[in-house]
Amino acid sequence: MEEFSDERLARLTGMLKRRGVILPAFEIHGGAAGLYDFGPVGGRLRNRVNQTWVDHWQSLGNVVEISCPTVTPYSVLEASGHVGEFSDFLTECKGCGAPSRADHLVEEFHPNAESLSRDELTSLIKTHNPPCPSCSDSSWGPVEAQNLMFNTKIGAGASGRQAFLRPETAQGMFTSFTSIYRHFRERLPFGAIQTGKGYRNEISPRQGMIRLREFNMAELEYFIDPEVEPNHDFSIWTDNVMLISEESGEIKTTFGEAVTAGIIRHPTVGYFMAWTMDFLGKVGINPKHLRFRQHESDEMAHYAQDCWDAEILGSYGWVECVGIAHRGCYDLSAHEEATGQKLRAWRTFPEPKLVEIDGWTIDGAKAGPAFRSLAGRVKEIVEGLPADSTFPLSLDIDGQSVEVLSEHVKRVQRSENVNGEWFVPHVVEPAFGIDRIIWHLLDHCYVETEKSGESYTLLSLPELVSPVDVTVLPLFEKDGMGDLAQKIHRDLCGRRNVFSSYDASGSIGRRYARADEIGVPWCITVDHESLVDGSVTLRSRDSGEQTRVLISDLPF
RNA sequence: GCGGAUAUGGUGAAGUGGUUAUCACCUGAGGUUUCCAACCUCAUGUCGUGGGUUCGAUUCCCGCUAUCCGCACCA
Repeated sequence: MEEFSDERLARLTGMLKRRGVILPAFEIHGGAAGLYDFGPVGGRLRNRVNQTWVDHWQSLGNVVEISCPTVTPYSVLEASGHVGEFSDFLTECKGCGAPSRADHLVEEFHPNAESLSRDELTSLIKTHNPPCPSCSDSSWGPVEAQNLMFNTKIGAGASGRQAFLRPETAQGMFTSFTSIYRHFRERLPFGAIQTGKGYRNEISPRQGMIRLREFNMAELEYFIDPEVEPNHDFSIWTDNVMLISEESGEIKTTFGEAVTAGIIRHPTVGYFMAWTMDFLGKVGINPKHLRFRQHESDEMAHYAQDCWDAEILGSYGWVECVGIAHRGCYDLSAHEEATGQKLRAWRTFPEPKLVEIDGWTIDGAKAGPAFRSLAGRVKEIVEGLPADSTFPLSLDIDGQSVEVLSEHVKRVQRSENVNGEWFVPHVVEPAFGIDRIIWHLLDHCYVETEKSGESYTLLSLPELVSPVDVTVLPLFEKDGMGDLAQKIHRDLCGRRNVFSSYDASGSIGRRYARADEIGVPWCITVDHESLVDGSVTLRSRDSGEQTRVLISDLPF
């Protein structure tokens, strides 16, 4: 098992930089915190992890991939709650000019200062006059929202609309709901996935790839009918996993048992946790360094019903890399409310319901002229009245007294067949921090060992994600061996989803070592014999074993 | 954002108020070599950035930027 240490971390980051896997971005200009490049090796690694993720979730069979803009209008993120949630309220000390977080200043005067609005904070500060932590003065400027989202504008000049770079990919899936719903022939459950960049203007990015200002995310929004009991087969996951639950603490159990016992509160959440574990294993995360931690009730967003983080142990300790949340109907409802658009699914009843309608409505021809602008409100109220109401009836609408006479209303009595109903689907959302996962799979696959007394390092990456599939090496670049090797290399590069590299410099052992260091699973060596019989040596990274195969039989 | 530490080739390190800044590994070229970082010759490439002190600054001082560690923050 890996022994994580600061020294090993330093050697690993050094190697990743030297070999062009991940490196600080814009370094020749002095760099920028929280921004990283995937280099000539890392670019492909990232792409493959992404592709593996897409394939993995698409294999559920009812999931489609979409791609939405990163530039997002203000109103979208206002509706989603990000404008509020991603803000810190700051206020400046008039004495020394130091900014302080308004909610921190009034912490002792309010049990949950963080949740207060700007106005509430302003008045609390006014009432209590907390001293400035830097200069002890008690005179404060206006409370202002400092947003952790990147501001931008759509359009130039005064006509530009305010917008943000998206802090997550999820909102695009919600705003596209009707299109996805139609694509799936209006039948739940289904999901939409999206991979792409997200942006958060973090106050202080730390720990390399762990907290970035621009990062790769991958999210699934899975829409379900809350009244349909999901039927997931947990029998394929028989291994115990480490769960840290809110009530039971640290336990080892299977996903199926945890769902049955109610530790995982929703079967689909449990199913996606298991699905997530499979994905992480596929791309090279060591399952021994994986655990799932349930959010405490007070840590969870108010609308969430259950939320589990997949945490991975690496050189920076346990880091949350995936969040799997049951978000209820929060997101779709929020966009519905903000836009007035219907973001619902239709649920057909098993049998049509006969509904007796017995009540009142207004007679528009009479009530309209009588109540004028209040007619709408009157209608609303009258339609809510019980069948045995009598008229005339006095109503109080916003302080105005209104007399509803019997001529203003009509009795409504009929029976209707109702075949189903519209409802807001619930959402289960697995959200992945791809960069954090890439970091950890590198951390887990980085092996420091010894080879004939010398220290030796390799990346034992799964073939699925290794940035280079195969390196072609002429034993010597002469007598036509170089030409043949080049030909094989070009041929392999031309194959679907195969990437080969050619390396002819240095001794053969050095070239094997170079390939191992970046995790190339296979090397092909062209020697004199190859020129005669068309066979080459195929060497495995992990076993070091060599087999002789015909060029025509290469397994790529 | 606060406090502390740091910044020298691609990587890791050494060093200095003064001529051409040192070493190892890496990288490239040539030679040698019939399968696991071998060897020989040669070569490329560095004092984060801006200011100040000074005859002269990579070295001393200050600002900035970045990195690391605490605190704070955190889907």
